[in-house]
Amino acid sequence: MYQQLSDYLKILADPSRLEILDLLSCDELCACDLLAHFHFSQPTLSHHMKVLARYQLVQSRKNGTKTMYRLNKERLEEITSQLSSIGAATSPCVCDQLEKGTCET
Amino acid sequence: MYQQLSDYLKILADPSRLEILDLLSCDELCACDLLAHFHFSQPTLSHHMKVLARYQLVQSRKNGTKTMYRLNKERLEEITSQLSSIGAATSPCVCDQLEKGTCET
DNA sequence: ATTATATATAGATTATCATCTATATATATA
DNA sequence: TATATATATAGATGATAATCTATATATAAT
Repeated sequence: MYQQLSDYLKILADPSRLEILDLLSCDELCACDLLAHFHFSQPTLSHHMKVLARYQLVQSRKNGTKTMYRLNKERLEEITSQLSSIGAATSPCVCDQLEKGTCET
Repeated sequence: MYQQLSDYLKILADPSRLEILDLLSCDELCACDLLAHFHFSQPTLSHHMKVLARYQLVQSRKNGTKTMYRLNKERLEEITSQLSSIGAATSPCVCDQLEKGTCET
């Protein structure tokens, strides 16, 4: 569970990928439009999009030679919601399983 | 801006650190109580706590030989809030700066 | 059919980081 | 003061990942 959330956060923990998602928050865009916005190479963008798609943060469709990408807002919300719950004292807290004072309080 | 959020997410993108924060969401705990819950070494915990403290995700105070840690919920909420805004079509979206159709639509 | 455009894949490189062992420091107790 | 407990630091190592160049693939247009 922590592993899974951590995996998602790893995907998001890259400034370029965050910016890609932000760009897609307005509109569906093709890879070439995204590429024009950045300074890295085309294979690098392709790699980022593959990673984002594998974790379903974006969805893609083919349109001629172009690949159109759109943000999967639900998935992003899912992640932020899980992250919020980490800080909440309720539910997924494992404090009860924790034996406090083992090192003497 | 994306760089800064990405830095925070990098800190959170570790299952052990997520679990540490979750443990601290209930209560203030000392390092030794936390350590008892994990399988990694004491220096590894010390390293994690240092990282979390550097980014102000936890706050620490000395109590005798012990170091007590507590979760900084405000900081965590700040991060989740920033992450949410990535998916929002409004405000910090850079779509306007993006010249669409440079690769011909 | 050939050429141009858009994207994907392969393989290499460099940097970062989670973890370890060994050791140091600091406090409390006997 | 000597010893035990709690934590921190130093340095090394192995794994992961962001990026690159070179190349392949697939579609559109001439």
